[in-house]
Amino acid sequence: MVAERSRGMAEALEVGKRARSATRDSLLNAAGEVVLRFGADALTLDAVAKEAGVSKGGLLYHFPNKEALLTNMVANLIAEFEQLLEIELTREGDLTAKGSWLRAYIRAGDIFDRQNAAIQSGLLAAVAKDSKLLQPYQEAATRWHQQACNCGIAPLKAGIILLAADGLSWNHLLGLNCISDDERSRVIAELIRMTYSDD
Amino acid sequence: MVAERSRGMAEALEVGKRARSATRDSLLNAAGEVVLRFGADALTLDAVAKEAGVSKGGLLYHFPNKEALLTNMVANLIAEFEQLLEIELTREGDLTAKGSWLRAYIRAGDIFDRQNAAIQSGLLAAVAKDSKLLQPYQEAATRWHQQACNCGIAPLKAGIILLAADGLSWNHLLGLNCISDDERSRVIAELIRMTYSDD
DNA sequence: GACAACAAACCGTCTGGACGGTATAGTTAT
DNA sequence: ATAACTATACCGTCCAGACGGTTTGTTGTC
Repeated sequence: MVAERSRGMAEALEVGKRARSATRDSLLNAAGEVVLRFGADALTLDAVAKEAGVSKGGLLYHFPNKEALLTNMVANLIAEFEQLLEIELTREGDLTAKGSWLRAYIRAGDIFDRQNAAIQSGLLAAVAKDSKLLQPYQEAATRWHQQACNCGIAPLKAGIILLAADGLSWNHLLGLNCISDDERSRVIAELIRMTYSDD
Repeated sequence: MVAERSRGMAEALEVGKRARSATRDSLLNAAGEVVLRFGADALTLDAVAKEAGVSKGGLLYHFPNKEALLTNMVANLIAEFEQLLEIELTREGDLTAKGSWLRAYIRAGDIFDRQNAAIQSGLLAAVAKDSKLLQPYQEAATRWHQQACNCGIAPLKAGIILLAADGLSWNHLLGLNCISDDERSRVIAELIRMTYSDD
């Protein structure tokens, strides 16, 4: 049956369960790179294929349509950030210590901003195309918010620290560079300090 | 002088200085509404014209091309916010009082979030199309940042309060509703409180 | 105050191009 | 033999922008 041939594809459509592949990763990265350099509007299938050095057919082999590409950009973004977060959490050591989760989040966000701009810009692409594509990110953000409120700091204060950290990221992502690198470092240091203080 | 007659036109052509017109305003509003309801990707000239109940030709009479429409959406957004800011500043009364500018900014942002979603979504449209369109907003944001740092509060602290307030707005604009209305109110109250405290 | 001349404020249609997606035939590596 | 592609051609749709009207004031002139 012809239908049987597409079966593998159907399973592969489940977000986040895709088989890892170097080409696949490079396509996701290329898509982010296109958005970063030329704007979300320039994210066409042709542009992504060209940027990745792959034919359009090759791109469509991995992502059957544009929506699948965007969905996976967002999923990839969340996965990459949570991986960074995981690293910073282990670096914290004692996760029961007051504010340790928030400190890890702040540092992970900082690193993410500086090193994964292309991946991050998947958010821009998703917002531009259809806000429904943001849903997985909304859910992730809600999880993070709950974690922040449950890490030993007064929830209200934790919420504000989280908002400020996110504000930094949005500032960076949107290129609203009204904050210098220098000030950025000081803000991050201060946010971390706030996770320790008691007021 | 003939030069004097064309002077008015030259000034009117400057962005944000356009002659007010009911149709023109309704077009800007319709554009924001389209973005808000159907996403930035759905912002086509046809869609805006239809939403505003005007023909495409009529739309193009006021905005000669799509870029002009987007540019003016951003300019309008900044103007509307600064008007709100102005109101809140007069409400503060003593502008030399420590933190008064920031308090006005926080309140203006809150009102803007709740009442001008369509106007605000011009930012989304601009980001989606071409980040260069954000430049006027970047400049405005830089001005606001400087103002925040010069309102009597320690600059670092002021920066963080500003970031948190902006974080709230982005959260709202992107529909990352991980913060309830209730918590939102409490966050704003706390941010305002922070503009008074001394630590 | 009548009338021509003109400009502002639109309307409706058309076209050229871009884009998403499909199709097909061939290639390489395992 | 199959998965993982390349290369190319093609189709239907959508959209920005151009263009040529049309209507409604406004202005100067006799």
